[in-house]
Amino acid sequence: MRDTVDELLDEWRQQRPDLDCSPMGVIGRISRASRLLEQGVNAYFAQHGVESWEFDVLATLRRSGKPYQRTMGELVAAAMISSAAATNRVDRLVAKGLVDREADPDNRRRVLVRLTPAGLRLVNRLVAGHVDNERHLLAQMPPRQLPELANLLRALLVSLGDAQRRPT
Amino acid sequence: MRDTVDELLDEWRQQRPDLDCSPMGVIGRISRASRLLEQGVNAYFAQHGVESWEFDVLATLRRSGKPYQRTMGELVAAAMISSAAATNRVDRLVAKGLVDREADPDNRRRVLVRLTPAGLRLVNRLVAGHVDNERHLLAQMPPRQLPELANLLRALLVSLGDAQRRPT
DNA sequence: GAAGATTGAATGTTCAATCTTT
DNA sequence: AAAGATTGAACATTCAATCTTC
Repeated sequence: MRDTVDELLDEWRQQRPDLDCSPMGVIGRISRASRLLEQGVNAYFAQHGVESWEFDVLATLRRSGKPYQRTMGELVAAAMISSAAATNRVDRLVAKGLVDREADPDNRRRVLVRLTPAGLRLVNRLVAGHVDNERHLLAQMPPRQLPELANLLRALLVSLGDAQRRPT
Repeated sequence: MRDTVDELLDEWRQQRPDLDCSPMGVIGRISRASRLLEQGVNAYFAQHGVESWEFDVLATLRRSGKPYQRTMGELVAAAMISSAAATNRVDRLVAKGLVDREADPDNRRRVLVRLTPAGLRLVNRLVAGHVDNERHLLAQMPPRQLPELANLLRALLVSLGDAQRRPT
């Protein structure tokens, strides 16, 4: 079966036979898949009256374990957003009473963000449903292919410099 | 080698061993790869004083072949943006003299957008470099794995409903 | 009345400048 | 002087409402 990107590649082949556009077969598909999946993910959160960026911040804190806190800089890196955007997001979560903000006692330039009990309850209530929703989004793929896809994407991420330091 | 998403999955395994978060191994990686690749793509256009959304519109028109024109609705579908955003983008390209706008004579509700000579020249000047840049972005991957990745992504897109009608 | 594009309001992001702490 | 977070301005996107054409 052909997808939208096959069509796009055909058009380029016809218009510019001199170009090898095969990189678009990977990059274009990743971009498109990302947007489609994002819509599917958003749908779940919308049903529960939450913005997906809100869950994103809460989940980042939640999975760090007790005391459910991270520095601003860690939130920036995890979400791949600007520090300005992170400040804005945390502002609004503080206003909703879902997180706390506090200067890091060890280095007062840093700001620590921590889940409040309400924030912890909310994220605990939503995670399982979120992962299930993601499972549904992928459910039409042959199950064998999912780990293969994950492995290739890991190789791509590493090749792009998204490596993870091993805990020494 | 491990990536950032491996780390994330470990954290969830530790915090919520009851959950099977494997879907994040696919969806999280696609989202992250998309953002990283986007940065790499933007870098090329920034060097040439162009916004990547500008190239995106121009290239969509270019690859449609003579007379290099599409309806507004086609541009919306190709870029996966709202019609409001499309109007805004076309407005600015018209102001720059890179595209023309005209009511479709067959159905005056539709609006046709067409490359101007200047727009055609610009996109012709940029395409090859853009594809080369994409090739560089993927160059650290074992060449064998790129078509495999593209095939799995096609399967995913199709499973998400991004199928392409075959020309009957 | 529905389809297709545009408008204005509301929202969220980045960029550059600023402030505090080291 | 550099690191880290915040602020305000500029800009881009979506949503809902509107206008025109079918």
